[in-house]
Amino acid sequence: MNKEVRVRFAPSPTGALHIGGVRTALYNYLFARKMGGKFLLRIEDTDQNRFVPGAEEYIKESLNWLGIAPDESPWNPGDCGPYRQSERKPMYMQYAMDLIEKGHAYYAFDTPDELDAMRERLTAARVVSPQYNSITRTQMKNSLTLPEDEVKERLASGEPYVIRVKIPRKEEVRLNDMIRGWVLVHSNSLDDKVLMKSDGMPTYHLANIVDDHLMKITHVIRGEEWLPSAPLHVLLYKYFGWEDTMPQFAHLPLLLKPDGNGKLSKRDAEKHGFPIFPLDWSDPNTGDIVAGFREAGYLPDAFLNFLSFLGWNPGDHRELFTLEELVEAFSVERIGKSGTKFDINKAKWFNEQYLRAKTDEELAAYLIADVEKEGLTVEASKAAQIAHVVKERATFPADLWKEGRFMLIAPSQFDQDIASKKWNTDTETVLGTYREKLLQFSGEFTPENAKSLLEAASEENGIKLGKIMQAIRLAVTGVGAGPELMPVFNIIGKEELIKRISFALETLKVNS
RNA sequence: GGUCGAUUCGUCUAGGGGUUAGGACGUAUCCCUUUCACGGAUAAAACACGGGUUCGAUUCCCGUAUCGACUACCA
Repeated sequence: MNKEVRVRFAPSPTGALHIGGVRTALYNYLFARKMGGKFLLRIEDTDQNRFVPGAEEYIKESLNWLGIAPDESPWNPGDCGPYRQSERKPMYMQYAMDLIEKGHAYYAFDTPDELDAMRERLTAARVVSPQYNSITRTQMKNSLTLPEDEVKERLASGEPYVIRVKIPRKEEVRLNDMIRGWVLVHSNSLDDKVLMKSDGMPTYHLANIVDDHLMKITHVIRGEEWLPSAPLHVLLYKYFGWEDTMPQFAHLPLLLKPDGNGKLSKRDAEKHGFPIFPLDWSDPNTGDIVAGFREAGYLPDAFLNFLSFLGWNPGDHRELFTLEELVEAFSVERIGKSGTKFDINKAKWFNEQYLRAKTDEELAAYLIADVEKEGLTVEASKAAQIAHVVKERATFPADLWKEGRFMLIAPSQFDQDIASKKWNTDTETVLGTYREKLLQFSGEFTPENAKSLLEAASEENGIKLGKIMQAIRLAVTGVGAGPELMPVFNIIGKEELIKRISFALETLKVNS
């Protein structure tokens, strides 16, 4: 039995794709690639009320950004289309009817009010979990309790109805989860879930079984929130007679809040000031705006690497993986069982690693873009030099310009704190001499030359360079800390250096 | 409440009947550096609790606690 592995990611287009969803997609992708199989995307849009325009595109763009685009999807369909459940609508009813004919499902005519009343009644009677099940259905309006003629009449008259699965009263349902092992559930804790809604759409439960079967899905890798309904799904496979091809299940641990309890949510992003969505997203219905990792400056490879380690590890001490290496190293056996708290520091660390691995030229491209956004220009070779000098201090591409802007823009003011502590007559003297030497210097202005001239200037005045170094930095850059100074002098050039020294000498006054 | 699941440093985790319980992020200290950062080194830091089983349990079993998911004509 070496069937081709086929897995699917099945989000519903109800808003921005949550980072947990992205991880689910990633694990599906990794598994598919590892097994030489296919990764499909199916849009689960059976709830028309929750449809959000743009959400599908958001999903597509997110996966593209990360380089984990599906092999089959609404945009590049394979043989199992359509890939949107709304477009598969005509397919589902026959399967629901099949279940009715086999006695595993039935029509129900209860109105929402009647369902509420039932729940209230049960709650009042102190029934622990009020549900539509093998006991309560005997008191409701459905094809199990109503005379056959009346059922036909109601159906014929166009009265709204749903189709519910008929869960047996006593049956042990077992499923072998790839991550959790055997999970046993008794059917008496399950309820008669709606399979077909009154609007003619299937619910998730029906649609996902039918579609997974029709799309020849071999492994269902999804979030742990689905674990409680997995037994129902197993039952449905059995009722359809599809047990032989039932996919294997793997329920992924949840992504948790950084500070303790609960599932990671949009609120956490706001509270802690970091993104939990892949891309920026502005909800057309609510006007909510959420920040994305992409726009925050996370590199796709770094983000992917970070994400892959949220609940999985390769079993050795390696941490940096390309997508290809992740595919090679991945296995569901090494996915953990327990929920994972989200630590943005780790994400930043990954980003730094990937940023530093880039060449100066690659980094220069980011820098140039940011420079031009401010209406300035910089030649490529200089941008590369700047990038080289600041790359070690950057977490995000935007930091390159933040850390390096002083090299293109001369300081107009100086850090007062440093000035009052470090600026003194010794500095003024040495800087004066240094300026003279620079003026007279006609060779190639290298970092080495910049340094030897400065050393000569301090020696001539009998002043220790070390004591005034920070003041010199202040004079040229405006601040007290930054990258190594001599390469900076070299980058800004001799003329600019002289100008800056002059300006500092005029502006900064010795504190008396 | 019920069902199901989970529980190793602050966080992500390795490990597994006998270990100095390993690594990474973060934190602290030192070194490097004429600053900051990077880098290097070092340190503090964990098996939720209680019973079994066993010569021996963090590891296996059972409870308890805690946390979480689910409990819709949402997915």
